[in-house]
Amino acid sequence: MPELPEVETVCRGLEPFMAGQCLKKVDQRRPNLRIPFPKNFAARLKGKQIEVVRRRAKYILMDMQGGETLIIHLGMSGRMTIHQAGSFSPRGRDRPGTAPHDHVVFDLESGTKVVFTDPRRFGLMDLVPTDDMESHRLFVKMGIEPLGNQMTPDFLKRAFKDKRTPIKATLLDQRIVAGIGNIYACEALFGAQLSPRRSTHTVKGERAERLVLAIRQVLRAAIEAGGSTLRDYVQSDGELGYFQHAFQVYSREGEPCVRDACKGEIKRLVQAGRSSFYCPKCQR
DNA sequence: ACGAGAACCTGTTTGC
DNA sequence: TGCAAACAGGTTCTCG
Repeated sequence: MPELPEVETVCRGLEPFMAGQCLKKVDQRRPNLRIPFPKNFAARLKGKQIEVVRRRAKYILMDMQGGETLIIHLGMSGRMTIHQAGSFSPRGRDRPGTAPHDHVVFDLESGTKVVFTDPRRFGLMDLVPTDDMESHRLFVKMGIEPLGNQMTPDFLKRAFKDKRTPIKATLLDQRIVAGIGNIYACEALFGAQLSPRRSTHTVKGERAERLVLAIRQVLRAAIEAGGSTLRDYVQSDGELGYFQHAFQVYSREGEPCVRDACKGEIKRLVQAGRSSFYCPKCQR
């Protein structure tokens, strides 16, 4: 279930445990996730120091000593868990990383283990030269960071100009703005008071301004919620990046609109195969 | 060239 | 209670 805010909080949770650490051992427990692991994946990581933990869109990136970057995507159901030496961990307590769907175990010099778990296996890992990152097929067509400087009403106006598809589908198009998923697309459109059905090219001027503000606000609030709900971004069971966040429309079909003056009822519709939740009364 | 829909996979929730 | 269908926060491919 990770979108940009969840991936960001996973990165922030991983950073203190992993940055600066050497990988004593990497245990790759199956040949593939959504795609095959790269050749000699575990061997190429073994003994290397993790220099930087960072994020691009919904990808976790770890720059390794020696000039390679580890790319991790969590897909729909991917999770990372921290298992500190000697502390109780509910999942696979005898041997962390042996529970069902634990696919990769990163064994750190400190004795801490970081486990990647992904039942649906829509996640992926790859290892590429850091210098070639931007030309990697995963990143070459990727859009801008929604929390970055390029995210402006003018950028959206240009990107949206000839698009006749619903704005909801456009927000999910990672080639324009990268990192927004189904939940935060719904939430941002609610914040901007725009209908998910609105034709993309009509989002300009004041509407584009509202959308930029709403996207930034919604993502920032979610990241902050992760930081404040979780101590150091880590739950007591070692799980990273997941926190219950109060959504305004997502998953609230049939409930009243949270805007005091509105009194509308939240509806659900399916667009491009995904559920959209919105208030038909105040989102136009 | 573009967009809708299916496909990838497993687990959980919903509805009869 | 039981079982099947629907659904899940992502990405990518195919087809029209």
